Amino acid sequence: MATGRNHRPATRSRGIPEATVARLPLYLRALTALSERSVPTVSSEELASAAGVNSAKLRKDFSYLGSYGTRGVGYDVEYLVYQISRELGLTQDWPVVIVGIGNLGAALANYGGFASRGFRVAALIDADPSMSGKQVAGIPVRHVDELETIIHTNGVSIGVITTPGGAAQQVCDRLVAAGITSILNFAPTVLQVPEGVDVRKVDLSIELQILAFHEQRKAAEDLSRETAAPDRMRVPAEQRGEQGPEGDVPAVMPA
Amino acid sequence: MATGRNHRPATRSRGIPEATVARLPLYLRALTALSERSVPTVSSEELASAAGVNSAKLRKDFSYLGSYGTRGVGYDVEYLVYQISRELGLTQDWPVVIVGIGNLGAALANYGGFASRGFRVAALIDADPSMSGKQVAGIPVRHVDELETIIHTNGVSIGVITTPGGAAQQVCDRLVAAGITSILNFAPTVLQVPEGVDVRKVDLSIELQILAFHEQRKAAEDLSRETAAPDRMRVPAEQRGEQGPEGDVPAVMPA
DNA sequence: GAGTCTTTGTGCACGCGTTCACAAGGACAT
DNA sequence: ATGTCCTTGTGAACGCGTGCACAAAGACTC
Ligand SMILES: NC(=O)c1ccc[n+]([C@@H]2O[C@H](COP(=O)([O-])OP(=O)(O)OC[C@H]3O[C@@H](n4cnc5c(N)ncnc54)[C@H](O)[C@@H]3O)[C@@H](O)[C@H]2O)c1
Ligand SMILES: NC(=O)c1ccc[n+]([C@@H]2O[C@H](COP(=O)([O-])OP(=O)(O)OC[C@H]3O[C@@H](n4cnc5c(N)ncnc54)[C@H](O)[C@@H]3O)[C@@H](O)[C@H]2O)c1
Repeated sequence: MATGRNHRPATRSRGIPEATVARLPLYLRALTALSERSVPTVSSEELASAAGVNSAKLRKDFSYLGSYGTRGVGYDVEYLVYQISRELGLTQDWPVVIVGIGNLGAALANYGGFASRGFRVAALIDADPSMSGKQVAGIPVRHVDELETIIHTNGVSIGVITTPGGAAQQVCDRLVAAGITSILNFAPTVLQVPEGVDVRKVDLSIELQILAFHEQRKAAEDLSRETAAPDRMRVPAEQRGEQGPEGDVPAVMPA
Repeated sequence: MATGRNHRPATRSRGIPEATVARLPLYLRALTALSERSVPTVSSEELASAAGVNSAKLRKDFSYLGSYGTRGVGYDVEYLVYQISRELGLTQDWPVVIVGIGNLGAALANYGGFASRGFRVAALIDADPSMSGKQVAGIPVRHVDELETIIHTNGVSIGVITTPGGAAQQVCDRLVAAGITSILNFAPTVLQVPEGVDVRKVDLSIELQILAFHEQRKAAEDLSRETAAPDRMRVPAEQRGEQGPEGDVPAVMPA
């Protein structure tokens, strides 16, 4: 659990802010597209538009990498592709293991976008003995017993978990024990990991629930704005409209 | 470019902060698990631990919903499940369409966790004529020509895009024109949508690149700390303040 | 070489989110 | 009732991220 004890200057790393790191892949994708069209240079305004961000934000992001632009002209596309790739560590090869080759795991294994950026599926791993040896996306499925061997042999440091939620923590522990230090988790489970291990999660269910929240709010707004919607019907949400326009804010007690 | 002029308060909702909304599903999941074990009440400390967050943060999050706790005791599990569900809009049914029934789309269609929270797959849609009529996860695949009809008939307001990147914007435009106001995008494309439409994206490639960045940094640190690494073993890298895990960046586009 | 023009790089201010720390509030025992 | 103990709810401080606005800097023209 990530309770206290994290009393560190935090961003002691004069490195790149986390928010910036999360956007670099976005810029890289846009730049790659430009590169394929042989566009030599691009302005912050153009690139920002393509990446869907504010141009000032983009310039500030790039400023963390160094001064790679030319005032009055813009950024050299090829050069920037290289710099961002290098910064993200994409100039090297990252072997990856996928654990749990069911619906989702198989889809990921079949995903072409994997290899395109230096990520290579080193192995597919599943606990089901009947899967062993079968090929998925041209890669043989190995039994989970071999997990440690596979990781050591291939020097894998990134693991993807696509097992059912119940098995995720157990698989995670095993991955970490074997030396994995970065995990991408698709299971609906909050993984507990030791310090030094990064976990990122992708959770379809959470995303949908967030969308539902906003959807509900939009519906409530429309409803309160115009008592009767003249336009086409949009799921009149028959629920009793008990919930007013805005949740009541609890009274604040004076100190 | 719609620069300037767009001086809208953006977070017009003085309701629940976006960061809080993103955590509510996490709490809900933990609470549901407790509920299934018939645990009557839970303290902020316990629940926070289960959800992997700071307890003060959790209490503040709940305070936005109202005062649902009892001092000295904690929160009533069932009651809280209901309140959060209601707040997220999960007490109603949300029909969803999935567009692009390839590897990923099929995996999503097969995903059981969909129905568990009020989300119902109303239709699977694909452009490939040879897919039409075929069943995926017991649901017939419909041709994209029927998209508008399907959406209107079923009152769908949430769409999931799992087409190739090149088709994503086009599909998005069509969904929006048909009345969809929330989109979950799996394609590696920055979608342009009109105001009032929420887009959230799930991007495997970006997640991996972020992990690679941190992985590279960890490797560089280890290397500089000890000039020579004896084995392939990584040392317990007591990492400095580099907070890694929850680099969550909400992806709601204000448009 | 001087002037003009374009676009970068960044200082600065502001708002959101996180966390600490503690008083207020309620349950329970006596 | 009164006191004790526990946990909530939140005031306040702080740090991070964002976006405006502009000076600095290079390219290009004449
Ligand atoms: N399918 C989706 O679209 C989707 C979407 C969001 C989240 N998820 C989550 O992703 C996970 C996988 O979903 P799925 O639909 O592919 O499930 P699935 O049941 O099709 O596949 C799970 C696979 O994991 C294997 N497995 C089980 N325990 C294992 C273990 N201990 N070690 C190794 N392998 C093990 C199983 O043999 C099976 O092949 C689930 O946690 C699910 O909640 C799936
Ligand atoms: N498979 C993965 O694990 C994975 C992971 C991350 C991202 N993605 C992204 O998700 C998307 C889908 O991936 P996939 O592996 O399932 O691809 P896929 O090629 O297997 O499936 C794409 C499907 O979309 C359909 N399609 C194409 N154009 C369409 C249109 N205009 N309207 C409706 N349907 C259309 C195709 O007929 C096909 O069935 C891609 O953008 C991919 O980059 C996939």
